[in-house]
Amino acid sequence: MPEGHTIHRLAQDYAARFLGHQVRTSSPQGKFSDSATLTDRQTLTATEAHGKHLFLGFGDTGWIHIHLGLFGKLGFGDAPAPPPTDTVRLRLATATAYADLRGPTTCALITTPEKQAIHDRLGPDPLRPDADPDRAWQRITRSRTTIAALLLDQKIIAGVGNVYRAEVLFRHHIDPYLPGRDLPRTAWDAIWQDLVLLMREGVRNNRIDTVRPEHMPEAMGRPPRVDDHGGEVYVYRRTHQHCHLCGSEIRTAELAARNLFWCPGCQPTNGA
DNA sequence: ATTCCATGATCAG
DNA sequence: TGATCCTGGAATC
Repeated sequence: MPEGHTIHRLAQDYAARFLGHQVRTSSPQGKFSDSATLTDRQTLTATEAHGKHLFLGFGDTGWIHIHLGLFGKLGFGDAPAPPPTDTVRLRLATATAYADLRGPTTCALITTPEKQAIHDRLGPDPLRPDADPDRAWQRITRSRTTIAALLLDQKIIAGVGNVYRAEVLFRHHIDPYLPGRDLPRTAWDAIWQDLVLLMREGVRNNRIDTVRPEHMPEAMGRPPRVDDHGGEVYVYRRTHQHCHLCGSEIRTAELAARNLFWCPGCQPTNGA
């Protein structure tokens, strides 16, 4: 379930088990076999995340570039690794641990310049210390595109996905259909700051929680929310349920081929 | 047994 | 805007 926090967490998880170790790499499913041969028995020298992109460094051999897409999953475990199933695109294994990757959009061996090109086309990532939120602001404030669409554009800001988008707009009571150029600077600053905190917590907990303690259903005298996506949220996939704050029915609409969720009471909109 | 759907992204037209 | 790729679990028949 990959938004940026997941990818940063995976970079940590890979590092914890494999960094500095010689690893066996293989591609049981086959699509990565040639490259897996090149990294086999090499030492993992670095792991890194930028937005939803994950990089595993193998010294001079290059980097394995992984993008999970919508379906990709990683499974970590202790040795002995079970026989791989036929969908495992990449397995890393040592005498003590293994990691299986399946379903990624991207799994490719790339060079350092190729890796740099990926960084160059991504916007600032709230989870990276080198991030410059002003780069995102410069594009947002010039754009007629809705803020909801801009937040999902990885060239503008890297790592935000459909959950963080919906939730951060709710937390700042912003109309998702507001054109970027109409977003006040103060609102952008608050959104960025909030994303830094929310996504850091996401890495720590390995899930997305956005509901403030005082707004939790229990604190409001309501039964706990039951949902399968794992965290406590205000609007994401809560269509037709009542807003934790104002009681309005949460709405949904399709925007740029993704489901958008918002509260018409807390985020009044002119767009739809 | 089959269809649908998802926290993503690219490419053609 | 629509088709397409990747996988697996839930919903539906």
